[in-house]
Order: sequence, then structure tokens, then C-alpha cells
Amino acid sequence: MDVDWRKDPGLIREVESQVSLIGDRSESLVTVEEIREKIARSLVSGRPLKVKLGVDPTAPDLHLGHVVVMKKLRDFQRLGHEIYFVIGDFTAMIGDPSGKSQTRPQLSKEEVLANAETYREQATAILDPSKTHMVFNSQWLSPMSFRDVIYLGSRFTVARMLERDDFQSRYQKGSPIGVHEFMYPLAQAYDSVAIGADVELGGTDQTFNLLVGRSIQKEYGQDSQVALTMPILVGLDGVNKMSKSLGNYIGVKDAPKDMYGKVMSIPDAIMASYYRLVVCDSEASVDALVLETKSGKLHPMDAKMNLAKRIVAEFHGDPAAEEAQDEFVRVFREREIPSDLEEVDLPDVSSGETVGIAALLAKTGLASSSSEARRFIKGGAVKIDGVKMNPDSVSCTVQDGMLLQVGKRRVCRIRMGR
RNA sequence: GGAGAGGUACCCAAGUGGCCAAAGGGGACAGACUGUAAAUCUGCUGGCUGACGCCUUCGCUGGUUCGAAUCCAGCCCUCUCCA
Repeated sequence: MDVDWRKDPGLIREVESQVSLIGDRSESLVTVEEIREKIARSLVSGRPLKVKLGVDPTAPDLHLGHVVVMKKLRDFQRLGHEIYFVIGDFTAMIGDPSGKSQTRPQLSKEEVLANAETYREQATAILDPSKTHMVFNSQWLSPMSFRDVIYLGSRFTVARMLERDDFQSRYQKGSPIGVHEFMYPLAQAYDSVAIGADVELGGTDQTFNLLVGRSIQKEYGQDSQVALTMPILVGLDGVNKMSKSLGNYIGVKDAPKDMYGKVMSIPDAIMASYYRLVVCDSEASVDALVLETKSGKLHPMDAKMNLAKRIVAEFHGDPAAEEAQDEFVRVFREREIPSDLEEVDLPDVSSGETVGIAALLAKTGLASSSSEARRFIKGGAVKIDGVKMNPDSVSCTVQDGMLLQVGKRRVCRIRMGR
């Protein structure tokens, strides 16, 4: 059912404009020719494309790394296409083939549903829920027989499986690879077969899996999906992929001032990628910005503050962003005390009493143990009411409303019991 | 099935009877300098204690010894080569 769309100038224009929007910001698009064809067919038939994204069923804490991909999904939605979140409730049992993590404990049906709901809820910050479908891969993977699985396995080769870079590097380093891990890409590929995906999205770390999907769909007599990968967003450390497990992430649910502060702490070098991938500025405007900061016309810090403000505004609104910025300036530039201090109640201590500082820090949670607290004291990181403590001090007299600080970020005010 | 190598703290890695809460590097955290950036320098990195010190930790379980990460036995796990 080939459509000869190439003879209709209006259609050509529409196809090209969609292709260019879809390809924007992407790392790779396999293949451009195929996406063109699929879009054209969709325009002619009026049938939207099915765009798939695999989603982990564990408790989601969406961060800006997810946002990069979400915004690409939003591009598809704006063009009238449909998003399919495939919740990997079945594949979760296999465990993450990216190395370290163990086989995950299987979640109950209720937990999976709850997590999926949280995911949807967080995703609606960016996506239109009415054009977003959620499906669970246990629905088709669970009923498969061993025979079905063997057939699936026969459609791919070990040599190709070993091409995957993390399998390859683990194999070379001599670290273990479980046979079941080979099933992961196959299962994910089969998901594409089950829903008949036209396009699958992922970060570049998903490239291999997306390509397996293409092969497997063909083996099952379907058109291969287009594999669209987005660049990986680098986390706060400036080196690694943003991820929850590395703790280098900015969550979409982070409080405005945390979000603002975290953006400010990213290295300058990755700022441009945030402008490009998170707030989706055009390539040209990002290039211009980079030039301005290089030439000294724009201070990198101002560029970053602007970025931080825009990101906060997107998730919390303009007033909150404004406030977060003021607070940031007050606390970190002018070194003042945060306005919304955490207060810690100490019912068993009374004003004027002399207590060990180490114990006090541990009790307030500023230090995780009193040994750690002692180290902080020795290192000169502790301030009481804004005054740096002598590293040799061991105790202090507590007062109601006393301000306790460890380093720049850990602060609390002490309240005595009544 | 046979032969060999290995399992040490968040990660890599040294240590092969006491001087080992365990070298070195990385990371994390803290201090100085700064723009909560980078770079650099310094400190610090099991728990309890004001401190002396005590307790738990070198794959697991036992044993030898005044004393074990280190020696012995059994077990579990990983890798490589051969079949």
C-alpha cells in the first residue's frame, strides 16, 4: 500500500516539517527515510503513529534526564501522534543488564499500578494525558510459552548480542553476564511487536535495544520501528549520566529552591546542553549564548542563573522561580540565613544546658553519626549562631532558637521542649 | 569434566601471623580560594567515647594460635583456558 505522497507539494512540505521537528535535538534517527515514509502514510491515512517509550515500573522519581525524552514525546503529540508508555512490569524481573544491579524483587500488581500512576502524574507536567496510553508488558510476555521464547531467541544471534557495548565491556573485563540478561533486549523488542510500534524513543544508552526491536519486528513480519535516540543528559557531577542511583539528579518534584540550587551547581561546561535539551532553546540561540559567555559579554553565572530560573519556572511557575532566585542570592551570595529554616525539636534538652556538640549534631540529623559529627568539628565545618566553632571544642550551651550549621548546606534551628 | 586465577571498605586496589580500622588511587564529604562553576591546595572517609580506650568489619562457617584479612578444613560465588 505504497502511497505516492511525493507528488503532492503540500504533503511534502508537511512531511518535511514534521521530520525536521522530530529530528531536532536528537542524537540519531534510524532511519530518516523510514520516518518520512511513516509520517506520509500517517498523514494520508489519518492514523497517528504509535510512539513507544519503555518505562521502569519501580517507584518513579522523574528527573531532568527523563524530561529530555518527554519533551521529544511532546513533539510527537503536538504533531498528533500517540504515545505508548510500556511499563516493564514483566521485564523488571530480568534485572537491569547495565551491570551492577541485582535482579530486582518482583513488585506486586498494586505497587506497579501505583508506580505507573505516579509516573503518569509526573509526566503530565509535560505531556498531554489524553494522547498518552499506558500498557503493561506482562500482558503479552507473561502468557508466552517456553516454545514462544525459544522462537524469539532463535531470531537473533549471540554475536549480535555481544555487540552491545556493556555486554562487550563486561565480557572483556571478565565480569559475569547472566544468560537471562540476553533476554532483556529480546523482551523489549517483543514489546514493540506486541504494540506494533512505529517509533521507539530512548536515550543513546538504549540504542542497542531499539535496534534489536527493529530486527525482531521484521522477523515477526512487521515494519521495523524507527529508532530515535536522544542525547544523555549529564548529571550534577558533570561527568555521569543523570540518574537516581548516582544521586546526581534534579527531580521534577524537587522544591523550587533545591531545583534552583542544583542547577547552579552544575559545571559551566554542561550548561549549554541543559539549555538545549531541557529548556529546548534552538541550536542557534544556544550557540549565541556560548559565544557571549566566551567573549565575556555575559558572565557564565548570569547565564546559569537564567537557566535555573527558567527550569524552576517550568515546573513550579514564575513566582516560585522568582522567589527561588531571590533566596539563592540571599543565602549563597550574601551569605545570609535561609528564610525557611528547618526547626528541630529537642524535648529532652532545656535552654541553658551544656551538651556535647557531637551528640547534638547527630541528634539534629546534621550529621549521620556522632563520629561523623566529631570529624566535622575537627574540620572546622561547624558554626553556632553563625560563629565558627573552635575545632577543639567539645560542648556548648544550648539556647532555644540556636542556629546550628554544618558546611554551607546543612542548617537548622533548635527548639527546646516546653 | 580437567587445569589455573580470584572474592579486601562506596569503587579500583595493596596487604600473606601481631606495628591492620587495614597502604595507594578514585569518588563522596568538609575547609581555603570562588560564581553552591572549574582548577588548585588541605583535611577527612566503620561505630561508641571529652579522652585513654572499647566494639564490629577483609565471601560464608568452623578450626589452629596468647594473637588471624593473613595459616588449616569445609562450603558459596566469579573469571580464564582446555574438553
